[in-house]
Amino acid sequence: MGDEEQPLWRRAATHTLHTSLMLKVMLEDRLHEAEGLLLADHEALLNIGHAEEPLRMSVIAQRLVISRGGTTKVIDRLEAMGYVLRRPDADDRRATVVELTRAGREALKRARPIIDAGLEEIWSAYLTDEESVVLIEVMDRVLEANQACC
Amino acid sequence: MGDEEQPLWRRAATHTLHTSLMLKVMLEDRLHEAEGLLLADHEALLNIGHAEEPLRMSVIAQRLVISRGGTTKVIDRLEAMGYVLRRPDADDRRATVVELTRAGREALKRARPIIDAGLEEIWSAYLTDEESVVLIEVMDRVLEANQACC
DNA sequence: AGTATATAGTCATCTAGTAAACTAATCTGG
DNA sequence: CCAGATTAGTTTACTAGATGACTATATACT
Repeated sequence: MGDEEQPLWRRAATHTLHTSLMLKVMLEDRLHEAEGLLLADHEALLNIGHAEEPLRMSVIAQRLVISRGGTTKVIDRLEAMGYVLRRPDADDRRATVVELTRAGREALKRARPIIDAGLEEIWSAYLTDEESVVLIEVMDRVLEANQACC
Repeated sequence: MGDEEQPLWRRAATHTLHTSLMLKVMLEDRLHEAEGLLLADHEALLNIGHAEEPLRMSVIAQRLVISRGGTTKVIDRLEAMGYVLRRPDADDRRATVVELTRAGREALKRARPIIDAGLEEIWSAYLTDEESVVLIEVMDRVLEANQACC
């Protein structure tokens, strides 16, 4: 269907986009059914859990690539579930920092195998290690290039 | 950050997902600002334009990976803009088929360079041809495998 | 033929996330 | 040191899309 006329990079980009969106839907379904979490919620938990110090709202917004208002809602949700805790930042009284509760850490532990199983089922059977390496390199490069510019 | 402990395919999957979502946001912004179209609208136009015959609503839903209700809204939008036309399917009176109008074809032509410029700027500078080939292959394989199953 | 079941599309309702206005705190330059 | 400009987060109003109920048509079974 005219696929042949397109430059390689264009097909690579559109195919990647399309497949990723499908992956997202499938993963989110599993996670939501099992733990009542959205992918954004999980991503937030992961980021907060990963960090050495409690994270600011604005940092979470950047990491999840969502708006500040959206971040407020994500953290509201997680706080209502008892998974995170908001505290005023001591250094900057405008800022709020967020940290995991014990329940949050446990939720994260429960979510891990669900995400893993989903990713494995959807991806790993269809990927060689060499291809994985290429994907990781490409995605990192593209991400970094575009984060720098905006 | 524990990134090293993860299997390759897991990192490949998460990086791809994350980068793709960012790409989507950036592309959609450009397209919406320039043409007042959402990425879903454009995808619908593309699919309809691509096909030899007018497409059914249900087929469009499948292609865009959105719900039937969502498809109704997409086509409502495009019809209001004068870009598509709904007609009852002669063969199956439950079904509706959608075709492009002249204005729709023109909108598609105008959108093309915007999408291209976006994709090129975001991607092409950071991708070798070899990498593009890998991406296309992998994405096709993953997509096909998961479309078959559900 | 005639009932049961499945399918196509729409509509009404709901939810996640955006965008812009708002509040409060911090930084900057005179 | 204080007036203006920035920045952090929240709130409100809105939008895209999902979900499920509903209508109309088509198919399958007996």
